[in-house]
Amino acid sequence: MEDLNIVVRERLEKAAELERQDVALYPNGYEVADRIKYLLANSAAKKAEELEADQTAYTIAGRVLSVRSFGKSIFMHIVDSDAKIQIYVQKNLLGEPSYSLARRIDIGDIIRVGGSLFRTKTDELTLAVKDFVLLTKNLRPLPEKFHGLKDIELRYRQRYVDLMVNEQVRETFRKRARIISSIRGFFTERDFLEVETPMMHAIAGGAAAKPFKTHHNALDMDLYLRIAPELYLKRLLVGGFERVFEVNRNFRNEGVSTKHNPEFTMVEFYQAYATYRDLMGLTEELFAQLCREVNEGKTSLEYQGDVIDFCAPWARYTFLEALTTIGDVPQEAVESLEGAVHCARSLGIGIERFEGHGKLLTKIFDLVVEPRLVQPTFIYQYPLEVSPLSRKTQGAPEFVDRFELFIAGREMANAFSELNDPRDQRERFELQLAAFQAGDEEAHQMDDDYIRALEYGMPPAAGEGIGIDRLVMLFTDSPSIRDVILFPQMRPEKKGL
RNA sequence: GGGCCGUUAACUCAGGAGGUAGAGUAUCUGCCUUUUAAGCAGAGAGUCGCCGGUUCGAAUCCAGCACGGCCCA
Repeated sequence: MEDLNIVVRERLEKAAELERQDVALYPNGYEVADRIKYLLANSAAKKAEELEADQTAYTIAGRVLSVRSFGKSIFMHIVDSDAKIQIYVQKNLLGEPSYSLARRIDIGDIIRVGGSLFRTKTDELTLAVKDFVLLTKNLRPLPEKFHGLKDIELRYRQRYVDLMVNEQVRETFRKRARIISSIRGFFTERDFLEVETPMMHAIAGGAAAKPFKTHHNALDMDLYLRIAPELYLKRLLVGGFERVFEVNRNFRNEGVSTKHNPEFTMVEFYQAYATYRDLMGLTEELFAQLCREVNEGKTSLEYQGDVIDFCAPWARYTFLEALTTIGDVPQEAVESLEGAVHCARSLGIGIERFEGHGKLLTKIFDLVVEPRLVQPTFIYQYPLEVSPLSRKTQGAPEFVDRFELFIAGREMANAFSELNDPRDQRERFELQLAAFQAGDEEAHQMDDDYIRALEYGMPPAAGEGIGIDRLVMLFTDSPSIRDVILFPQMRPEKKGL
């Protein structure tokens, strides 16, 4: 206790003093009938005289954000989940001992107040308090009222404080909730079934990434946190659910950056009897709906200074076209492995022994094309080598029917026509196994049960995954993925609290 | 993994030619019944991230470490 700062010590003393006067510091059971946003909405248009004649009693609760105290009256602003309002506590109106309690209230306390609305001299809608209850005592000072909480480390570590004092942070997470809700609605309306598949996998499949490893004691087996739900969702296509989707977390044991958090949220969906081309159209429709529902109907938005226009149809390039026309990659690089090696070297890209032509081209793509794809752009027909679960392109067996969507220089979605030939799938897994043995740690593992499922027959289908965090970044103009994840991953604090 | 930057009061930040620290907010006391970054008067509050080194003396200079940020791989 001795290392607590003076403000906390004083609050503890004040709390003890209030308890000696029989004031409960953490009572419950006090009903709160009204919410500030509805008070504001219902009375926004009412003039001072109308309010005076009205005198309807309201009861609201919230956290005290500011206090302006006079001898026999006090102004406070309190905030609840959605909005804030000014309250006016007058000694004559409230009476003792409540007024004495109100005088002792600290910024950060949670209170319940009852009273009627009026307008101040400056025309601000204000609640005249006739009933005042302390609901929760605050023992730690809130950040400075004008600058708020700016320290990025503190904002992430103590998100609860960040949310308390930074309204735009609350708005970002409200928007995130609306986006996810809108996505669910979009798929449900189109007859997709929302499902939950395992988060713990015996084989971490469905993507190229390093997994987190854990151990189940009772079963005495190692398990991996999933890197993608793909193989389970496709087992459901085998089972007869023709349209499924899942909104959930994936875990990848890789670097942390402004675009990567070790756990991130994806919506992944599969539609039988569709192709990747159908999903391009569906993706455009999804964004159109998101614009209507969370972007106030506007079909463009500003992201970090770039104006992004979602009007369909979006630009489409094949992977190779994009390399040569957008990335200015020389023709010989797309034509031969030697050319690609030369090109990669000239760009300073490190080359691993197990990497073939297709893999090298994707690394070149990431460097010279991806950052230039600011407007929504579909890139399709990817190299087979980097797509072990996608259907081969008819007439071009080195390529697959797959696209990725790029917006603001970032990969936003990945989709393909699903490979449903179990013989081809087994060969692909064997190729991956060879890559793994050659040193590619991210190569896909053999999944015999998945092959068995395909042998029962999976209908021709297409599937897609969309990164929700990056989507939210876009719609909230957030520069870092940590701004759209409530509790981003951090190293533990060493200092005592 | 590499480079650059940051870490000073609860918060936002100054200071930094080496001589043990400042402001505003917040807090405490007093005055104040329409304020809103309320006001006025006064007060308290910091092992300057940690650990070493140089020095008579380090928040300041140097090395290492921790945490964080940005960029690169």
